[in-house]
Amino acid sequence: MTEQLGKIYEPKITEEQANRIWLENNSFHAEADGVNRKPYTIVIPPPNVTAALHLGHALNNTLQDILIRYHRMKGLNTLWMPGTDHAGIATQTVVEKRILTEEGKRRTDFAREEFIGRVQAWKDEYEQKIIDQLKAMGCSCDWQRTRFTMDEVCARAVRAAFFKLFKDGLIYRGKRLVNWDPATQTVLADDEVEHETIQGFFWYLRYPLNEPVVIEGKRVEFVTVATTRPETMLGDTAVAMNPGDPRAKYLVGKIVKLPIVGRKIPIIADEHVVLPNTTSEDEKAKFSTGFLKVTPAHDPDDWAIGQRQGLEVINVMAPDGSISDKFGWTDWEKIKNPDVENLIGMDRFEAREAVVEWFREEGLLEEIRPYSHEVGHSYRSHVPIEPYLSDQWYIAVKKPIPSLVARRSSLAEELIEGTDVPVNSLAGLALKPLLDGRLRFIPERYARTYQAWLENLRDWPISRQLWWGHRIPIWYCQKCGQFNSGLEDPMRCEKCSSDEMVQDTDVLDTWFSSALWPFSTLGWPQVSPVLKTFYPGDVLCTAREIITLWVTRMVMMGQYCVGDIPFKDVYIHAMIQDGEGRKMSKSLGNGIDPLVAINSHGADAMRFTLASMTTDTQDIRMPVATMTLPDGRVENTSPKFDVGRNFCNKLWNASRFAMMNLEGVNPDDFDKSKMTITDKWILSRLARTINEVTAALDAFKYNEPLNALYKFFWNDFCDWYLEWAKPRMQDAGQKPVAQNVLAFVLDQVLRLLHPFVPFITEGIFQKLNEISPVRGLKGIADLSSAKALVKADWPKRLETLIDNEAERQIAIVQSVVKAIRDIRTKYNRPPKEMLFVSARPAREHIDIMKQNADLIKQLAGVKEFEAGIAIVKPPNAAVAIADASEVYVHNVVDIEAERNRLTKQKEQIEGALKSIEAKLANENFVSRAKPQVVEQAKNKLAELTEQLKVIEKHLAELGN
RNA sequence: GGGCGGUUAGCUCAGUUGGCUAGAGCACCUGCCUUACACGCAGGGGGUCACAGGUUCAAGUCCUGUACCGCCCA
Repeated sequence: MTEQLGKIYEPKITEEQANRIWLENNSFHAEADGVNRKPYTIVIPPPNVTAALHLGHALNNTLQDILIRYHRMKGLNTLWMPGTDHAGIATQTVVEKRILTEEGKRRTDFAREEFIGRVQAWKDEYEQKIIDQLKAMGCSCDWQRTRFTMDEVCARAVRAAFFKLFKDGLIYRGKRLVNWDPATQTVLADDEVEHETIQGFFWYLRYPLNEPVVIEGKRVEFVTVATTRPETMLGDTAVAMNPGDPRAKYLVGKIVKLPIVGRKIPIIADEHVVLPNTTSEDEKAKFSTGFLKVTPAHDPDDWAIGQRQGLEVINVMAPDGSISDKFGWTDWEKIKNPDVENLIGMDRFEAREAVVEWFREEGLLEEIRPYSHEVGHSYRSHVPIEPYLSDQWYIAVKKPIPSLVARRSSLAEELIEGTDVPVNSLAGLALKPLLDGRLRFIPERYARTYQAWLENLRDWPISRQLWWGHRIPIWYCQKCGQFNSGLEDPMRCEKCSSDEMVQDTDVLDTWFSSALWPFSTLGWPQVSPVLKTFYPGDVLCTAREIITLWVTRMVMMGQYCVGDIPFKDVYIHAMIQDGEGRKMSKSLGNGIDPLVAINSHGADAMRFTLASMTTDTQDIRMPVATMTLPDGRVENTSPKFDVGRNFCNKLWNASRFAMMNLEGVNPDDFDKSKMTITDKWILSRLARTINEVTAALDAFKYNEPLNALYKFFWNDFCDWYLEWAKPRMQDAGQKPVAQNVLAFVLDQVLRLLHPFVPFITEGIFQKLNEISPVRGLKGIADLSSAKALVKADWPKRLETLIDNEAERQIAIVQSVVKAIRDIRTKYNRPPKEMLFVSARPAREHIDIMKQNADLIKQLAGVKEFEAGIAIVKPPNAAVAIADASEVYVHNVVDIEAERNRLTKQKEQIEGALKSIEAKLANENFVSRAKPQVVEQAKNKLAELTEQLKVIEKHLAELGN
């Protein structure tokens, strides 16, 4: 006797068991085997080593694992490339914070190498945590190939890609206004800036004119500017007004004496200035005075005006956002005075208050008006971004690439239609595959996000003033000023041969190395069989906020470096929110730790729930509740996971029961001619389910296949087939057929479910292999065996087993059983009481009823069942209409209850009749609707009319 | 400001090209520990499909507008 499955489903044991089997057999490892097996590749969106994984990661990786396991079972050479991302600014920030709170030290208290060592230690800790989490979730990654964006292999790719860009002249240094994060003191790319609505103010400041001006008889002594950032006035180098302003002809060209500073600045004309209009819908016009203070060093719009008008650029701030004379305050020596010296060293917000206070005291503060506006914040430190003038490295994204021009000279100057994007620029390389249909988004709507971003792209600033990251491979020659780069560290300047070279101290933007991920992980620039086999990959699975940050850049660099797109399909999944529709976050305390969910419900349950909630909407709401874990901790989890847990429990127990009955099963004993209608029916349903699940997975659906499987397994297999099979197992003549069908269906269900719930299915499969090692239905369906489910073949189509007649008959049987059960409950007959039932079926159902009387008796608790056209309702019987049949349950009647039941049913039928009659009475419906729709309505009308007649007859018999 | 998504039962969500009396799970009510499963079984109640127009024989589904919630981009 083989030992049966454990009595209770224990996720932990099952998970450990399955993981052991997979890891011992190295089941997830993929090699470039050189045979013609089709490859299938997914690279993991490398989680940041900043923190452990959250539920969003659990969703992301569950969906990827479903795709991977499905394709592996389909026999493709399947690689899921795992790894983590160094996440420069984010990781550096958390480590700095930890060191500050634990040791009271700052980054600058360490030597660079020493500090990096500390971050490295953090990385080691979290990388391990993350990988353990992924393993706990059941992710079938090729762990042997695990990469990190800063490891040697990836670093080589970074170096190669950078040098290629450098040689192509796509990397340049520029002085620009950048998005500056004063807290972390680094520049940020546009898309690393988050816009938040802030309740702020417009301060109206008076700037005295050097000499009063008379405008239409009125003496004007000052102009009033409105600003949301008064502290920047220290760097004002002009006041601008719209040339169309009627006052312009009196004021343009006049000089203003800048308060506090005393700088003499001109009034200039610029189209950019919004004319004041108090009744306008436009917020800017409503708040405008017509005069704009111009601070080229501290505002992007002002920078543009300054460029146009040749204004001086005066920077009044230090990198930490404090007021300082040390970073480009060019006229400091000339203007310094006690008032302005007083402000030096103040933080920008402190300075704001001081400046406003100064204006108030001097009587130059005209007004303060509340104003709500969008302010950019750092996506890491969350402090307001400061537009800041600095030298940075950029990648030219819209510049035609010389090496490509040479290759395809005809395309040299071509722009992508309707854009200013050259076909052979980096942006063009990313945009073209989408327009050509080679790159596809699922759901489709996200393609627009991708397209719009690339069409409006500005050059990519790639330098970051951080210590944690890939150091920029550029060496500055101190002798001649030449910038040198190379695959190896250059020893001498290529221009003057001097050896006095200093490497740039900045590091590259994290997204630079992430952009290379699909091929850096495969060893590029080395062109190995592995790279050739698994690149280009197939699918990228990620969240929508990543489209612009990462997807675009991967396509760009994949095209540029390797010459092909890194994946064909981009699947964008939903964002998980809490029950109130809020983002899950640490600060709200509404997050769910996947390990807690795994602990409380099991990994399979978590995966099942996440997948079953995945439709193509953009949000998933996951109600959060606290729960006491077995070890006593109180943690956040979600009652939603009960859905998955209940399913797993059902799967476990049904399998256990099935296997209790499989002892001694022999495939040679299967005789297809001895199959009952229930066998044919369940195989037909199975065949349809296989088709449905396979088609849905091919279309990147997750909740549809699970739904189909849930219905098939629970509502067909457990509720009906297993129940009908119970007595057959006691019958030596029937047992072999029932056993073989049972083993076959269970096997197929396990295979279909495996991508979704891998642990439990593997556990059951192992046991099934012991009890029933060879499965298959001789003569109608072969089945290849497999040592482990992870590499078992995906179920083949079973078209020949689709049996419409069996399905139709079983549906009729089920409706009779339900009718009897309904009466049993309505009349409070105990479940154990055996009933006597007779039926008068519609003529065409007579044979079905007679042949399947046993099926009805078994599942409705009926002792005797008789069907015939001549049968009449016995006295004291309750009647039910099942399809076109009348079913009589004997000796139960309570006249009052029966009348209520029948009256209610009558009302229901009348309601339905009314709507159909109205339809058919409408001439337009009959003449214009599709014929089969009209036909259907007519049939329904006949059926309902007949049912109504029957009900009325029985009601009449009950008397009034 | 531009773009996108959502609004269907108390809750979380399905609902394919318009076509049966709009479905599921959870929760709720009734009865059952029927030796696979109480994380279960059987039965049941519960919805003006956000609102207002329109197209159509027919609208949860298509079109227009409004409101609210949320996300992305500037």
